[in-house]
Amino acid sequence: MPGERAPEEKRREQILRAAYEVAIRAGLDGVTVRAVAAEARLSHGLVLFHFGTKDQLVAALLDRVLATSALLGGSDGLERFAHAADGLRTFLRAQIEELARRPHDVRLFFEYWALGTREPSIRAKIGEALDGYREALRTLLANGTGDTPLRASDVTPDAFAAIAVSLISGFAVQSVADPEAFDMGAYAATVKHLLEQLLAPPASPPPIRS
Amino acid sequence: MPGERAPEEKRREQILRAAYEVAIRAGLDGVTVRAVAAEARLSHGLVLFHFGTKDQLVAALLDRVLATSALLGGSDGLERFAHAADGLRTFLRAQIEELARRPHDVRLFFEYWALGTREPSIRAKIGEALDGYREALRTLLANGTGDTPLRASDVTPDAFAAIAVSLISGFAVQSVADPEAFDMGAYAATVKHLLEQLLAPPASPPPIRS
DNA sequence: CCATTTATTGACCAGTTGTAAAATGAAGTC
DNA sequence: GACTTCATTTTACAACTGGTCAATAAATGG
Repeated sequence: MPGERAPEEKRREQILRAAYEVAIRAGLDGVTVRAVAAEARLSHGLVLFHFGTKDQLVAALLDRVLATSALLGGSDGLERFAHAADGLRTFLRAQIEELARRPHDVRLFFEYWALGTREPSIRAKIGEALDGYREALRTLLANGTGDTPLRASDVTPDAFAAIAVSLISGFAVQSVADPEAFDMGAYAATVKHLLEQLLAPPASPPPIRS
Repeated sequence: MPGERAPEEKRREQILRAAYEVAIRAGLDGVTVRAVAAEARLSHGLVLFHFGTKDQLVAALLDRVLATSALLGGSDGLERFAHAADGLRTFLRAQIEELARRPHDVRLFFEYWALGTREPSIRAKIGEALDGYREALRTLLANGTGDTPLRASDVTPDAFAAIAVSLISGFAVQSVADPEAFDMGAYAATVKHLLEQLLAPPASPPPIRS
């Protein structure tokens, strides 16, 4: 008793959307072939017909999440900040706000991160995403018109980008775990101050801006 | 056909140790009543006899992990650094090295963190642990003989502690996900530099090094 | 030495899981 | 109109899940 037919790509997309919905609602553990099928109002047999195996489904979902989510795939949204006066700072602030707004995506990311510990193919994708994120930060740092290069010579742009990633992900970790005891505003202010310390045009040798 | 008997506490401890072993080896998903029982060479009935339900078992395991692990429960190991000249810096370095040495514990922590998103009792414990960690950092910062108080007035000790947590957890996240592309040494060096910037006796109001 | 308690086991249950395979029918081809 | 194709559903299954419970035996106390 087959139902309506649909072109390959559309079905896959529909299933992936359903899988994302389930993952957001019930976590990666909740992503079972049957739950996804139910969400998409399809038979679970069809899900496996299109994705072969459950693992391939969750792998495909990760691809989608990394590409879609403004958090890490963010190569799209980056240009907006590239030409802003102090691009890096506003970018970080925007990211932090975005993260605070989408705690479910954050959790999903960390669930995949943990999964990556045991499944190399997943880890590769996560590592790639983090790497891309750092690279984006680096170019943002390099192109920024308002941000002068790093003061100290022993601070490489790479390491600086890694620190920025830590500041962002650490914010996510703490704010999600502990919304009451964690003061987001103070955190953001301190991050800003910290960046100024690291980036601001050398204030010590006074900038003779005659 | 009962087997050997053992005192209540000993059995619980034995089971928890087995549970930890399983969690490290197979992740939180792998922690099933039967897997734990097998690891402890007991019947699965006994595990439930002592812990009532699986959820209570994993909750008890979390308590054990938080109390045992040098990572977060660390109130024990903190005194060692309290009186060191630049306590905070050496403490952070020690933590980073410890984290790099025990990636499995890191993963376990994040798995619990993600679980906490859906189970409030778990989240409470995680949040408490993070809070305690920040507090420890704060007192370390306050008591440190070598570390002067924060320079900028708008940087509260709380926010500073939160930043420190981010630097540590962010290191864990990136180094585990991406061991090749991530340069641990440069990261550590930059953290050190960053702390100096934030903590060092005011060097910017220029020491007029004419 | 008998009675009670209780830690321990193993069998069992109902439910869920991933996956395979058969049954079904709609759309196209000759 | 018969024939093939194939997306779709249904059914089937073996493995595993958390949990219950009666049976068992070791310890305990009288």
